[in-house]
Amino acid sequence: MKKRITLKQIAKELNYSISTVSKALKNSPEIGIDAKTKIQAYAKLYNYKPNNVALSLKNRKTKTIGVIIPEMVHYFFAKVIIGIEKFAKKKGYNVIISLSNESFEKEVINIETLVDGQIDGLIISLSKETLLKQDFHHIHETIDLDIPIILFDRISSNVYCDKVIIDDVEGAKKATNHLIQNGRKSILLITTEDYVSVGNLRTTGYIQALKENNIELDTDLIIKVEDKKSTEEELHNIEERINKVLKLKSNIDGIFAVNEIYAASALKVLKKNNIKIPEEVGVIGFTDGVISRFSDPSLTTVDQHGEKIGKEACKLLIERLNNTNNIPYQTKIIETSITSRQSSK
Amino acid sequence: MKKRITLKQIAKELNYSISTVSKALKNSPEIGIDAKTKIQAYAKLYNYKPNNVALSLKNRKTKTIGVIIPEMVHYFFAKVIIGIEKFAKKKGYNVIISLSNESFEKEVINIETLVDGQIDGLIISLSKETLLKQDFHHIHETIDLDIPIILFDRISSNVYCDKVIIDDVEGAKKATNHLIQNGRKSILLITTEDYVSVGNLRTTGYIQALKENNIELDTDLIIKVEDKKSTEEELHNIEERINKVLKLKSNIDGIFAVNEIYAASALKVLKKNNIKIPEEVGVIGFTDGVISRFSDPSLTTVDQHGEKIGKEACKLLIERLNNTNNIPYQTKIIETSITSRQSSK
DNA sequence: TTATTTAACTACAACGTTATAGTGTTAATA
DNA sequence: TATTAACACTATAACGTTGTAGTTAAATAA
Repeated sequence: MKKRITLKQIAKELNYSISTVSKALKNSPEIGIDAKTKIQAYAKLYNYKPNNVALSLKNRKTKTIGVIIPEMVHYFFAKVIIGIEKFAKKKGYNVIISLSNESFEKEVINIETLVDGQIDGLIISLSKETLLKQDFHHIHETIDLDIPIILFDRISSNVYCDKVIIDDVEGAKKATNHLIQNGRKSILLITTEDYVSVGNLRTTGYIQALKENNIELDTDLIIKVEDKKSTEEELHNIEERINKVLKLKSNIDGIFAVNEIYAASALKVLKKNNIKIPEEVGVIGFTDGVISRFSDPSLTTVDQHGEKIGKEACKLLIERLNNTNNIPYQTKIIETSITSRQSSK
Repeated sequence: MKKRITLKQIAKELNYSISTVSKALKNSPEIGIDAKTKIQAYAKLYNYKPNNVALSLKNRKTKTIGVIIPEMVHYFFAKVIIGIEKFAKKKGYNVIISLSNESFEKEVINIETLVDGQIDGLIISLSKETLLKQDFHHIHETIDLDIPIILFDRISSNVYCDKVIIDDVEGAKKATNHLIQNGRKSILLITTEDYVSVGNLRTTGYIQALKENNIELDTDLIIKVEDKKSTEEELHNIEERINKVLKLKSNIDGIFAVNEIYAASALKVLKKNNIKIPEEVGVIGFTDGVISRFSDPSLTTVDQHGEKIGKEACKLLIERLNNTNNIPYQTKIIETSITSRQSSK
């Protein structure tokens, strides 16, 4: 109905020039007190708000941050977004979210669309496909266009930019140590294939923890899952594999899973086999999410502090946006912590 | 490094006017074949892309849709966003997401920021606080500004706009009937206080189903939870209340919970009391989420088809944006369906 | 040959801002 | 009294587009 009022309209109505109106509203000392009060009152009355698109064009910045994540239904990513959103709002930025859906192609398209004049900078967690392909031209091209990118969680050492990660090796070590300190010695690891960087690193942490505790590594105790979409079928597959190893190695007394889903699957299999948790087998997962909280027994997890990650990523980005002179790239490492629940005593 | 090239630069470089370049790139018949090929080649070489901010200013539309949801870590909202995002992308729209965090004030601020020239239309699920206050001035003001709003899930009949909802009464009826058809007669309802519209409607559905099946309503079998943040403490509280009723009414053979969390709590209490699920008590939840899928036993749920809701909301919005003449407001009702899992046989 | 059409361009305004430079008028200074 | 400074404003350009209305020069028609 009533479209938003512009400087032009105010100017015309009050018989001032557009410049005067603009300056009056900015409380410029150039403008007389009469004009100021009159203009400000009128603007308030008609609820004048500057048009941000015009401002974006003028200032060549949109005050908008783009975020591209592989998936939405992950508690972790949701948490990260909360962190980003909160910090961005506080700093006067808006957040545009895109989903790559784990596809390289969608990631490329999303970046292109966002970069087309809509955003000042990007925060991205790379898709699995991108990681697999090791093709980062779209990232580099964007950075070349002077649009800063912050990578988080799913990163690559082949990309030069700011990054926010957790110390996956350390986190996995903490998790494994947690089990070892409970007296477990035969710990099953459920992880992903090595091309998924986080899976890989967590495997490393597991191995290191064993070594530091003088426990011999038994490769039969490592299940590497092809990290596809978690369809019912896939889940069933994983459970089958866990079941097999459990039958084969009856002395297993601990399970460390590199994500919630694998941990939940482990719980299921254990219960089906009437193995008491945590008395007979202690279980710990990575990622603190809803599943962990509501599973039965509830899951001890390595908390990644997603909100903190989001906040730090956003902070790095905004710092870079405000700094015209090139500061060197940073990699922030967010500490993990163990959230102890029923599945480990 | 190399900022994006503009029409102006191309014009200068090739010694044409800006208009000629613009038209050449639009393949206008006004421009000669020589100029066209030269300009187009040059544009391609330097990867010319029109500046969307300039276009937004010119066309007075941003091709961006704003979405405001109360929370991010809800599987349902995540699903809705996926639906919105998919459809929006297909139609050339971008999506900006804001979180109200269930706060009226944040909702108001979010709308204001988004409306300040960034978006063409809004898709909103109202915050609990807004519903409680019944204050919708911010919604109405936005609509008055000619910025269409689509409400979904958390709506109010006091707002006149397009809406997308599920039939909560019908869904709750389906759920209750599902239990009744399994031979259950004494069904515990775990719902919210009445001011939460969906809780209220689902309660109604429960009552209707009982009536239609000639089962007498026992108000002792209805637990109404104050719907606050689900802190560990709150959860414990809910479990306590369920436990009490369970002890009081030993003949309970079914439980219908109006959301996943309540359903998960119910499972926990049942298991603690060594009550067999689904043999002794069948359980069904509302909202198909991760918890339901990974709980033990997995939960039968009423699926709200969040993605569909998102898609329909987005569709309604884009239709309205493309239709200058005022079409009457619609309310789309998305069918629910029961996803049968282990918790009910 | 002169008038008219056509082709192939260019100029300009506008979208809504803001910063810089410019213009009068009045008051203060030399 | 002439010069300058202070005040209170206005004009203009620019951000990057696009559509409309010119403007040339050559080609065609009368």
